[in-house]
Amino acid sequence: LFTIGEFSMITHLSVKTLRYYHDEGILKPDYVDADTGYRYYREASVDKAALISMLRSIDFSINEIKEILKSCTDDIDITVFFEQQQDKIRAKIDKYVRMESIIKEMLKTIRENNMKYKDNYTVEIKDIDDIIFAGNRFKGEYKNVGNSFKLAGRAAGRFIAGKAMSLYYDREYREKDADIEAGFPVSKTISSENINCRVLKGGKFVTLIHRGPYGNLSRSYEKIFGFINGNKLNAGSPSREVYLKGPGILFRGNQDKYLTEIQIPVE
Amino acid sequence: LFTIGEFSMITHLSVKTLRYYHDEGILKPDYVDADTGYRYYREASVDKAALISMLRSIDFSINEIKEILKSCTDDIDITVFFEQQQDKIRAKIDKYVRMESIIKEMLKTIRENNMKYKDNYTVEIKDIDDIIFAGNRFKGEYKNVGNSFKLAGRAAGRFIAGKAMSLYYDREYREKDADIEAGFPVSKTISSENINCRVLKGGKFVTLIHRGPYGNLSRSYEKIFGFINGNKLNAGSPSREVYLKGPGILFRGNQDKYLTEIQIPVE
DNA sequence: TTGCTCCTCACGTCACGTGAGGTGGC
DNA sequence: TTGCTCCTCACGTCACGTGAGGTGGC
Repeated sequence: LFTIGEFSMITHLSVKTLRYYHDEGILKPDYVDADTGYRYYREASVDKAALISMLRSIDFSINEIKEILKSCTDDIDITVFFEQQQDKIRAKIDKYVRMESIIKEMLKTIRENNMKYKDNYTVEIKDIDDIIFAGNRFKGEYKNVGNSFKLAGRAAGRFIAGKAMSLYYDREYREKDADIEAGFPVSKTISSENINCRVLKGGKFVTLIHRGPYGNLSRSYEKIFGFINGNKLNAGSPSREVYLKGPGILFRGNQDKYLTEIQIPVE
Repeated sequence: LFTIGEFSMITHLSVKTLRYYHDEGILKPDYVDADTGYRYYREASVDKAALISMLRSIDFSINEIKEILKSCTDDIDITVFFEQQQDKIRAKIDKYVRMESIIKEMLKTIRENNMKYKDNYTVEIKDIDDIIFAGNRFKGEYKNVGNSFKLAGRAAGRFIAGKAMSLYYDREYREKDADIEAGFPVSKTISSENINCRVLKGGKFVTLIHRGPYGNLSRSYEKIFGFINGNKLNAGSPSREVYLKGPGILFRGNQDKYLTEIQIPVE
């Protein structure tokens, strides 16, 4: 006969676990001293302990093990339990595989949205290519731009091929009744109600990356128009704002880190 | 403002869950009526609820979510948490994949060990092929055969290519000092201490499948020797017992279902 | 006598679900 | 008045692990 400590060493089951299995009735000691309450186990019980360990290792619950011990006398009896368990485990694998791919996708989009712009944020003259653009145009206050992005985003869906941007058709700043179009570059022409999708002509633009909250954009506009006037260029229309980095998909983020590229067409 | 019931509908989180998230401090209502204790939520909280749901769906604990909400302000901040979570989830996938293959292996061996013998268990004359056999030979009582099987099994390992069997070199039944060899057919010749591995010649055998406990084998021996004598055949040596189905790898099984094939060589 | 092993409670875990018992507004 | 929603406890879950406090044999 082995004491519980010895039996624990042999079976690699903790003493606590053995006592628990006793309470649950799935692995009773072969003898219990009436005076001291000490538990003693026979060598023959090692096999049963190994069986229980094995069943636990393939995720059977204690109650399931009770059932198995009650209803199985022959190896072949357990196959039906094994098959059910196999289904459960496959379901878990599927579940975790799906989680993994969700995380992977999220990491990918977050990283794509956070490509670093290490420039020094100075005024530049750039040649910008033609792009296909799907936008929703409205007249109103700038703060209502959110709805237009929502409409355009829903229409463009998986064809979105670049950062959100908006076009400003007014040549001057307007608090109300501003003429704004908000949308996304897309990989192919789409057609949808309220959405105007067409090629936006590229060409020569004066650009500046603005860092910080949108409320401070006017300072960057001052700077860029100062450059245009200083260099005797003619500003065209519409001007663009490309939201290189704004609020994230999970967190609003720090507004001081927002990056917005202002693009003003010139001849 | 939404009541908890309305907010529950919108967010697909149960009322109980919302109360729990309030207790845990990860999603506080935007207003709590001091008199009634009623919770009210603003629409802006829907996003936060969605974020929490998403994090729960990829198996973050409430405490981890607390940490994330505390330390993340920008999407990029969460990537380190996601990477850690990815590792954990991959570990779980590995774990369950391993479980699945254990179950699969067990099912396979159990099924192989339980191939049905639907014969009527009558005496037959068979031609048996040559096999490679690895056995441990000893003199003693039959009940000590277990140790020989253990030695042979350990030596043969993954080369075991058939059911356990034993050879009886005595031409008569002996209680003590019986000359027995116990072992396994193997797929290639192996060499190991105490193990004799060689080709066992096949040929013509009189066979009978015995059903039931080993203690009743003598009845089947009577029957098979009756046949041999009745047909004026000459019994050779050694005779064989093939343990088609004995105790299982998990359960001892019902002895009444044990199947043992007796094979006696004849000219 | 000191350690070691053994014993029996009792409590904690994790993210809620399930009642029980009660209240206030429509 | 009746339903419905809302509230706050309190308890259960699952397989043990972690003490606390105590005993008997070497």
